[in-house]
Amino acid sequence: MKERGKYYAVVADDHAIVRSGLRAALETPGQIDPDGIEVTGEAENGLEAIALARQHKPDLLLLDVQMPLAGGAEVVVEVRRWSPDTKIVVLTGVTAIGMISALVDSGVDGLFSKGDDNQELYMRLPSILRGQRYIARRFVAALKEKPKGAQLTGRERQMLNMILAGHSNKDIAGILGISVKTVDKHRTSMMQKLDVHSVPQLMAFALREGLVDPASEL
Amino acid sequence: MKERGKYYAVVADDHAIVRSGLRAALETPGQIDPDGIEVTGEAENGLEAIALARQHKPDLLLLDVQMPLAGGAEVVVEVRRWSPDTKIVVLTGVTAIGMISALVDSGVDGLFSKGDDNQELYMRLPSILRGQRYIARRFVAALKEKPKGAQLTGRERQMLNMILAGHSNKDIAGILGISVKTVDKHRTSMMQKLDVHSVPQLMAFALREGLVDPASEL
DNA sequence: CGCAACATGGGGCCAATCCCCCATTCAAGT
DNA sequence: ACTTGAATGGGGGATTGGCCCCATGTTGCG
Repeated sequence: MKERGKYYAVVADDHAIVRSGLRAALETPGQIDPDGIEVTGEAENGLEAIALARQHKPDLLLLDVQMPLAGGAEVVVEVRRWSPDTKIVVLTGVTAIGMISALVDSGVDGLFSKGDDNQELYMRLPSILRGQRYIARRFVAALKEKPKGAQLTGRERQMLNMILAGHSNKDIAGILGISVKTVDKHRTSMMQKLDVHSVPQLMAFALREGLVDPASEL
Repeated sequence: MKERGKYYAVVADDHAIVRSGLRAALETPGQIDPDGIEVTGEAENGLEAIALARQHKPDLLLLDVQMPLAGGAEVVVEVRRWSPDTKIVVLTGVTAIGMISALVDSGVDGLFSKGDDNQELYMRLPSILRGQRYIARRFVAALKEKPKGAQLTGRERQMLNMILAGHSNKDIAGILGISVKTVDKHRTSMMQKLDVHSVPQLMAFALREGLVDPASEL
């Protein structure tokens, strides 16, 4: 715990414009912190974000969830592992309930929508740095009205990703070294959980709900 | 044609952080223009962008392609219709060849990647305002090495969108009021053009290549 | 320990897909 | 006037998918 003094931050986003915009807001004295928050590093993909957080151990990590090489809740978990005192604040462009839910569960300290006015972010950051947690109102509402825990098992999620990559049941069976029937079983039970009834519907659903990472290597 | 004097611009992006970042860069004197470029409006979706361009008739429109309500090349064409003297500069997060190709064909004055350093944008803007055209090097290279004209007919593109929305052949036939066999024919010939051999592969390909608009309500 | 959940397989059935063949109409070029 | 291409529609067959039945192991948890 730190008592008083300059804060240090790392910003991670795949778009340079966003990084410089955030840097400007953070570093401007009086905007968020009376002394300004010093940005000690910028990451343009998930792996860089994890590496920088590990090296710099910043007070704050401003993180986009849609990034190349690594994205989503996994980055949050990784950063936590290596730098437990870093407050992780996620900015997301996707508002899909699946992704939001995963992020909240992963234990982010702050969660904001890129579409909303960033004043909300700037206003809440000081209290987040002091240990408070804040999830944007729109997300809290969305999670409440739809607590639909369509949770998939590990194998099922794996199937989903491979199906979205364009692999057939037979392909998947070959790649994973298991029977086609087993693949079929996983796919079938997954589709029942999600209440869809064909592979195209499954793909459309997964895309819409953000159950998988579209930035991943599909 | 204007000779000398202050430039006026409109910025359009669905993320507030990006808008404020661009506004700051444009308005800072000396950064791009000696007197700075005045931002007279901000749009957070495609329709707003078209409306603002029509009202303000700015010298410059900085435009994101992935926006709610309207996106992609359509916005460029619309803006051209209503404000032919506005220089349209597109910033894109997607680097998919299909989208890039459509944008170049639509006649943008500038095309830049959000992932690249924005210095490239700032350096080129003055000459674009003077009437030069500039497409980011990475896109020129991508278009050259892959002039693959996988062009679909109107009906085929329509099939593609409905398939991606999760509709089966039978569904589509019902919606469009045509025979299932005709739907099958369109889908088959489309898949041959694209060299894919199943609906999941088709979807994966379309997503990867940006042949369809992922921002549309699918 | 029991027991639920997960992962692994198999048989079988019907519907949907993938892909070949074919024909007709209609509009746009050259 | 001839050809090309898009759009419409059909027959038929091989393959795959969607979903039901069933069984076997292996975990994790109270």
